[in-house]
Amino acid sequence: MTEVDGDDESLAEAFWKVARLLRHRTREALAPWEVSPSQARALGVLARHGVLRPGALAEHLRIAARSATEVVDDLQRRGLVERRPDPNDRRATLVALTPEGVRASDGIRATRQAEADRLFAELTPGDREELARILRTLHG
Amino acid sequence: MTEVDGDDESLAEAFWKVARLLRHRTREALAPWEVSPSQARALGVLARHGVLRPGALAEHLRIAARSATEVVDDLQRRGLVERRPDPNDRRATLVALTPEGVRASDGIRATRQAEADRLFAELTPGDREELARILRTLHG
DNA sequence: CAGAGTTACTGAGGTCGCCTCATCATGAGG
DNA sequence: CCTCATGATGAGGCGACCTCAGTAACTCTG
Repeated sequence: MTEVDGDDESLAEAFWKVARLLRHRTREALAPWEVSPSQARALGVLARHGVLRPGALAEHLRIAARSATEVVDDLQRRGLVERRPDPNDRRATLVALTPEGVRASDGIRATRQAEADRLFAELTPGDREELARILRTLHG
Repeated sequence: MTEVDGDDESLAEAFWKVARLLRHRTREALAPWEVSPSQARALGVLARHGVLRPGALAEHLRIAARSATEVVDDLQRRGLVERRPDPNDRRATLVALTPEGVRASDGIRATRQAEADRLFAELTPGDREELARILRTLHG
């Protein structure tokens, strides 16, 4: 059953095409901040959850704790994040956004949103509604 | 403590959730073949386009030519691909799927398709229709 | 038909983001 | 106390990608 690719595109193919489109546009729009995707994700987590230990950050990002240390190192070097001792546990460190980190994270979030809006603006309001409903069905 | 990311549900977020779900399921289902994602992509390109030079493979994969050499090395080591001299150009090499490579590539394709079908089977036929139409609109 | 320039692949070596394992300081419980 | 668990991090590794050089072979031009 070697189906020649082309005209009858599967749902999955259509889905991935849109995903790629959105991903690329977003990545381009994020360029001005000069943060890597993984750094951007970390900033997002910190913005949503406030001050965190590296270990907790790692859980949110679903990476190993050791790798979170690295991400924090990078963000700290860029001045977007600061480390401070945990007053309740002297083994631990707390990671917090700096004011500049907050600015970056806000900007990134807004850009990402704008880019998505721009893409989905091609749909009619009704279709957006439909799409949202269907996607919600899919991820329970 | 496991994370409860029940954030506000923009279209983009819902979209990415579904994408992640599908990606993870597919990755798991692909485990039996023990090929990395990049190898799987290369197998797919070779299956679709037949015999290719490393350079052409690189273009399809949108990676540097040098990196295609590496992917081909790996696939060759696993016996999924073979190199043969290009009869028309002695600088060049042709990369072709071995019979086992064809089997792997067919299997991967089928698995991927099945996994997508399984996910989208949660929708009613009408919703699948709608989703397909909307996605097509988006990637024009 | 002899260069000269171009092209195809690949060796060498680098980066990035992630990993595991070992180490060290601290904390908590018997 | 002493032991065990836990938090962060040093050391080192891996995969997938990159660039830069180098070699062989093709092509064009005079």
